[in-house]
Amino acid sequence: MCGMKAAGYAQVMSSEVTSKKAWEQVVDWVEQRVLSGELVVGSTLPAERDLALRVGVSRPAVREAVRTLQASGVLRSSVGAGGSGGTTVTGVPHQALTKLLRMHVALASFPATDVTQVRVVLERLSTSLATQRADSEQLAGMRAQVELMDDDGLSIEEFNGHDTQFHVAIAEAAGNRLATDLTVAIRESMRDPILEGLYALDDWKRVRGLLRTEHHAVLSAIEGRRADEAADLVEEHIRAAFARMSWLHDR
Amino acid sequence: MCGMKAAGYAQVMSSEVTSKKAWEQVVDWVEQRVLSGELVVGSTLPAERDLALRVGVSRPAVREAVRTLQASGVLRSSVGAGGSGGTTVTGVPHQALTKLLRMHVALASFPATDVTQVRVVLERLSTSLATQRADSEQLAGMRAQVELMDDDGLSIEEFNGHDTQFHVAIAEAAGNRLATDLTVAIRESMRDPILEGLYALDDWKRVRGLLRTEHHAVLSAIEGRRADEAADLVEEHIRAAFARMSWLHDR
DNA sequence: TCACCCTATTGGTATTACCATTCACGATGC
DNA sequence: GCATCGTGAATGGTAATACCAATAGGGTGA
Repeated sequence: MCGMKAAGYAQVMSSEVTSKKAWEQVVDWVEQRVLSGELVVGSTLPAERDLALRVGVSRPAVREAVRTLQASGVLRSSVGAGGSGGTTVTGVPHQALTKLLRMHVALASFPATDVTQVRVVLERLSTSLATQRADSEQLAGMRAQVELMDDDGLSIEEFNGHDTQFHVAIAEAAGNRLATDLTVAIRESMRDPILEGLYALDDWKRVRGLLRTEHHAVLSAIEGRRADEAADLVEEHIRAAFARMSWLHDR
Repeated sequence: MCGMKAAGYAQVMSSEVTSKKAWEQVVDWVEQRVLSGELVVGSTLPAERDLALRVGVSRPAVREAVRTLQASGVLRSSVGAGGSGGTTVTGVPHQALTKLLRMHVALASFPATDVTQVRVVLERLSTSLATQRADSEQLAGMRAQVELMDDDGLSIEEFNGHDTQFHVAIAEAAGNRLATDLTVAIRESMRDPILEGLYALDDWKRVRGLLRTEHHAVLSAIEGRRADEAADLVEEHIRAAFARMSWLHDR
């Protein structure tokens, strides 16, 4: 396709009111086609060299644009010829969301108290939905994590890992993709601060016992299909866990 | 500075187990320093040419990494010498979050029903907090938007714009930065679908009346400092507005 | 017919050379 | 001495080119 040969780029666009940078033009090109439905998940973009010609920019500009959209979980690049290779449209916001939140929690763009507050309402929602929708397999997955946490031989990291997986299992059982991705992202973004907080505790074993009790209580309410109780217990659990790490509050 | 002349990069890292791409190494370099606190909001990164030398990659690789972090709202580039120019660490997730959500709503990575469900719990939180915290100036801002919506001469876009600004004003008065940014992002991500839905209505004037009534009711509850009632009204409002656009449900 | 290689395609990377913008510092004039 | 203006250096923005690496698919030989 395309018999034209493209005479070359216009390096200096004098008197061009288009203050848009070259790579932004490419981002717009893609975004426009995604928003209009012309590009859907699974679509393959033109090769970088072709796209550069079409938009009228250089290949580095195209690549910078691809990075931008890749960082949002919209594109995915892989080398090689044929159907496999090329830059394709994905729809995987999970990773992007997690990285974004983690950085902004570290930069304190999102204070820990604000994040926790949002986490409470999200997990209330997830827990309530999961209580209504979870099938036996999903319930078994939750129970497995809770029971793994009863092992006294676990390190703090391992314990916290199962803790996270329990909450993620609830979110996934809820069947709300945005709530699930946000819950995972928030949890992951707070992982390092939480671990620091746990290590700083002088009575880890007592806290560990409290966490176990709370998790068992939440699980029981879910298994008993008591949605409101489960949501209340989750909220209480999250708030209590946050309160135990007092030094986190002013972050 | 720079007495050295840079002998050149190692273009082929044969037998290098580092499967990481060059630009990813740069992203890691920055992320590591952000997470460790070495880089904070306001910090200036080394110049692209210098950073390329430090990490041992080419300048295009550095630029691709900068785009990645820029897309997450972590970096900001501006040309020029001295203190002004250069690539600096920001902490502005708002834009990034909005763009991410908008794309993934368009790609149906996040179904409209899921997004609406999350929006309900976030705005319940925002409304409750705003009811407790809003000062008179913020209340006046909300009222201004509601009263602007009473003008019969507004186009659908204008009406919807004030609608959005009312909800944003509530979120900002709540004082939770994550909730605010998420609310704005969700609202913006649904803007085009909502407008399409409003245009498709055959009884716009009736719906407009309903929306006005609901907004006034929410505002009254906030001004009266009745937090629970305000939250309930907001939830009812959002659910009703979503239900009115039936064709949106299977998106 | 099947296995193998070879070539075209595609992203990944480096290098070089400019342009455009901005600030800091020094020269210049008062 | 002080203010003003200009110039150069630093920095991101962009293009052009050349090559590497990986992959698929077709062509070729056994």
